[in-house]
Amino acid sequence: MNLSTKLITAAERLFDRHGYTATGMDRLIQAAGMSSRTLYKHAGSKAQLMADVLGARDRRFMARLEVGSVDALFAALEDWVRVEGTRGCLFLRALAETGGDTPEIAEAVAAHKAAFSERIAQVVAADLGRENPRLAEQVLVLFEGATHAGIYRGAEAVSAAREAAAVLLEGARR
Amino acid sequence: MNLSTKLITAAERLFDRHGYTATGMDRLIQAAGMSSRTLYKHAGSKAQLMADVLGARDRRFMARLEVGSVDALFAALEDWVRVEGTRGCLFLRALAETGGDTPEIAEAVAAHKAAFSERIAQVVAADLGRENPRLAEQVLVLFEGATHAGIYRGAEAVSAAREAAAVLLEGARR
DNA sequence: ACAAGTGTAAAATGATCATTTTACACTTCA
DNA sequence: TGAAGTGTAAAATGATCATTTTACACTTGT
Repeated sequence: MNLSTKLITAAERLFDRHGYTATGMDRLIQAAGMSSRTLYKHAGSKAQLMADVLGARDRRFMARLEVGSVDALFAALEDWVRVEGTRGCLFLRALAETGGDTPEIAEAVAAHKAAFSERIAQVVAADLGRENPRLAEQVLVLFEGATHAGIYRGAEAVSAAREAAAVLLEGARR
Repeated sequence: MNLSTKLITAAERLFDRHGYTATGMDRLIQAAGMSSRTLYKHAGSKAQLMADVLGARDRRFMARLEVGSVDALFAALEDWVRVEGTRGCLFLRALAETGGDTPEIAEAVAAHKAAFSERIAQVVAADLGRENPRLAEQVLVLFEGATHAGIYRGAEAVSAAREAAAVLLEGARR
């Protein structure tokens, strides 16, 4: 594993567990096992590092959502939660923590959420055989809801969302 | 308006717009229009101040959810979003920012989410005429989803959730 | 052999952090 | 009158913040 990957991996873990602002560069440096000079050569700044982390997370997350049905979408979320835990959406958390005032971060979040919305719409269309923006919006809300309710309701929230999506899809089919 | 109320109001605004960690005591002191000595006499610490803010928000939010139908629940959310904007759930954000490591904050969040979950279950039971924990979980997920998807999808997300809840409720009725 | 590139360790930068302290003014009530 | 309570303004505390700099070691390709 090269230095950049090691840095991004360590940073993602710390930002996710303790928050962006609360994570100091000292801890990042120590966790990544490199000097501050090297870290800044690779990342440029703390904000840019967070943007890089979000980029990596976007790739990893979106890869899991390469599925052909709405049910598989929620199955993928169940897997994600099982593997990565439930601490909410890192993108929305980063945006909220910075009040939307950090351009690199705001742009990374906007790009991810646009891709995510588009993906949901595609999967809904593939599953249903035709486009249905309203249903897609509902599925997106269920997905986002499962992600956040899961923080305090656990895996139950995800399976409830999965079931609700199935009901709504069935309703749209008839 | 007394000093404590003024402090809580100013603090809620700043924490909500800029995040808990990123908001310094200097800004709080300036916004509340009082000395640091007075602020610490009233709040005790920054973490306790955030806990007080969450307590006030819980009262204000839960008061809006004193309704008798699931549809009114989402109507209340639409009102809330119109008045207070869409920056996600301050409770979950505070919890994530502190990594769950600040007891005062973790307790305030747990108390609120317990009350919130209970309220949803009550409203679902009242609307349906009988208890239905599974449907309540789905409504909770839709509510939480609308709150968070609304950040980037706007009011559309809330009305989609409202519609979805109506469909699920109708399904449970038959 | 030597220049360029990439790395480390550690100190310095100057700002900002949450919190406490010092010194003083105003009201209230006995 | 005078003590207690509540407030302000401003400085001091000591830690921690993100970032830069200085000085040095190791590899690599020519």
